[in-house]
Amino acid sequence: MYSLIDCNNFYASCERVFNPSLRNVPIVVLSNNDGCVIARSNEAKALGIPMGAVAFQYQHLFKTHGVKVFSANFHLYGDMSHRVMNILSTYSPVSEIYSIDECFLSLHGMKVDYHEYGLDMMRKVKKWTGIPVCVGTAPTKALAKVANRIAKKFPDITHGSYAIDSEEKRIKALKWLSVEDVWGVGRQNAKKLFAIGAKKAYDFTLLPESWVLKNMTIVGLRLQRELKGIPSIEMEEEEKKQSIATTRSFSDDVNTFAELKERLTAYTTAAAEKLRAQNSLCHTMNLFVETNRFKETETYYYKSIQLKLPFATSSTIEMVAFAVMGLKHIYRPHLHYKKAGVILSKFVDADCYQPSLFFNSDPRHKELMKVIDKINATNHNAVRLAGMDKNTFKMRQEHLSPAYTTNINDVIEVRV
DNA sequence: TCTGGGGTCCTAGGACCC
DNA sequence: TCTGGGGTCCTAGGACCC
Repeated sequence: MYSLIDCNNFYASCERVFNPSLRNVPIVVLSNNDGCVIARSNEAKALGIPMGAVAFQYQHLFKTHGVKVFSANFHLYGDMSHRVMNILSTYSPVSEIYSIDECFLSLHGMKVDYHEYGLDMMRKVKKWTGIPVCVGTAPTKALAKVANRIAKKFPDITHGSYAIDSEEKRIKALKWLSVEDVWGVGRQNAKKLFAIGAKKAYDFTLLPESWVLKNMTIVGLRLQRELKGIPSIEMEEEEKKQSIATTRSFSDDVNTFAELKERLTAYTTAAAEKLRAQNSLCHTMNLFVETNRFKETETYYYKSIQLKLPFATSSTIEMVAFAVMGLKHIYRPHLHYKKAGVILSKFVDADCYQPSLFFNSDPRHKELMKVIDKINATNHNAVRLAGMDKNTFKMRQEHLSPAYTTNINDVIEVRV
């Protein structure tokens, strides 16, 4: 059996933990630059605020209903996530952190009352962190997702923990769940399924495997088997990322090469830090710049470039130099840029890496980066390249809550 | 005035090999 | 007029997730 533990309205709940006056009032959390709604409390959902709502279009509703609005505070959410995951990991030797607010546990070989075990997790997480969670338990990961949804949807009956542990419950659950709400069925697949009359998850499980394979690839077939109760999606253990991205929209348009260069320097710096944190080197960098795709009066421009580096590196100095080279290829003057980003891929382990015969990363940078990371760990961006401003991401954050749990020292200026 | 960010996996088709 | 067969590897783009 597998359990899926999912935090309720996670970002909104994080804000609430440290501010009790927010109990029972509608809360929304906004994306970077305060652009759109990315999390809602139950009260906000009840007001009809949809996921992804464009914030400025809902200002009036926010005001009239006293909705408390927050800028995304990812330091806080990341730290709260750690705390929740640490507690959950004590409930099974095999766990998989699926997202910032979700965790799968394998209960393989454990003789427990599934409903009770879930309730115990809920109580402990709530008591120790303040975050409310729901637990779904079933013979496969996809069915555990379904069970979790039922636990969330019917709190009066399930008390937040539900197990699909019999064939009757499995069929009843799948006859209840709409096919587009199945984990792994997105818009495109839903369209195909509707077209042949499969409306419920149960209908999907009855389709011939040949049809599923042909129309939804092997991914769809695995999913179908999972819903039938045949485990086909394994627990993932790999902790290292295969790609690392730092991309941002600008709060104001960026018009010059110099400004774009500064932004890409900041994003590359941030991405390189993440790369070193998992002890990897990267072989490939992708860059892109983009104008405002919503502005109908101006022509839309998007250009990306892939840089295959002559050697694997995690040196901010080298990577920024490559990024600036790349930018020269994709930059077009006289445009109003709205967004840019850096995506790293093709990683190798920094400790067991075969150097190139001719070209290699400057070996001195390794120690230098180590020292810089150490200083910056407590004094964010205290040491940085001269091409980068102090203010890393320059985002609009008009409703930011305090760093309740991760209060870093103030930035100090260090001359190097 | 204002529209997010960061991931994973799979596949078709091209380039290449003998 | 006629032009094999069987592979591997890589990549861009699509679909999906939260």
